[in-house]
Amino acid sequence: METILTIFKALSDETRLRILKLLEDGELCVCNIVTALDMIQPKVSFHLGVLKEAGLIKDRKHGRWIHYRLDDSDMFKRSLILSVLERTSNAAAAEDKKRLEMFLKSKNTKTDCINLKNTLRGGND
Amino acid sequence: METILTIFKALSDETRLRILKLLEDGELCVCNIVTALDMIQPKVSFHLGVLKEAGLIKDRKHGRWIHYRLDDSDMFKRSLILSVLERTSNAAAAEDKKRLEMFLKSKNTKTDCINLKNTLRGGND
DNA sequence: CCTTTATATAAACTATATTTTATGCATTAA
DNA sequence: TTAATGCATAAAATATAGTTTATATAAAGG
Repeated sequence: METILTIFKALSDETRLRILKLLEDGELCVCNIVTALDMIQPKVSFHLGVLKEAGLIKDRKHGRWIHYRLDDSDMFKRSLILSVLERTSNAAAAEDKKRLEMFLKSKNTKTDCINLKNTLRGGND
Repeated sequence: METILTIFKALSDETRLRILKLLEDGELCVCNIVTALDMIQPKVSFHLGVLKEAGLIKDRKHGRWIHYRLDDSDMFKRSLILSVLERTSNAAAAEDKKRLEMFLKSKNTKTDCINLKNTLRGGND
């Protein structure tokens, strides 16, 4: 339900703001968001669910992947999302994006979205 | 702290949206807000504290009363508050304002801000 | 002074939200 | 068709937020 309360609730969590910021440059599959945030997958899925329920993101199924992207289909949501992108710490966001890039680079020939996080390092989340 | 997260958290509660809506027409003292919302005073004070902490309202002490009013001193907060006033149910807000008016009318000669709620009716909050 | 009033705040309690762990269901590759 | 991958979701555990009850403080009136 996209009431104003639901929307504000969706925006009142740091992880979810990080996700919105991550999606700034285009859509991402869940496993890439997981890598960027360095969090376990069910946690990320939970937050994606909250954002989707509030109408702030949309998903698109493609093969076994699900890609999420921003949904700023009305003026109110558009301006909220813009505020988030503007007013959110760039330092933290840069780390998320860097982590994702490093990961994408490390995937040599394989195109699968294998999340190496847990084997590469003892993720704290 | 007026981070964007603090602001969204402050906005993600129905009682607090009702308070903002109540303050639409000007400042009110705590006891009047208590009457309008038909809630107990510490509860209202708690929510006023959250809104104040987020920089969405300001207070002004006058005698033994403390008056609260909207604080839309920057563009971001201004547009958020406007959205709340616009997109919030008018029906519920009308009841709050009516309750306050009835109370103000019932105060004949006395100018004190005595909250008769609990003696007049068994408030459910 | 002593009382009453208006408000805040602390402590205990309750409710809601988030996180983790475990599992299930599609989809694709082998 | 079996195994592996990507994701969702349920259940249990934890953390955070909201509510109530009790009390403190400051201001104003007697």
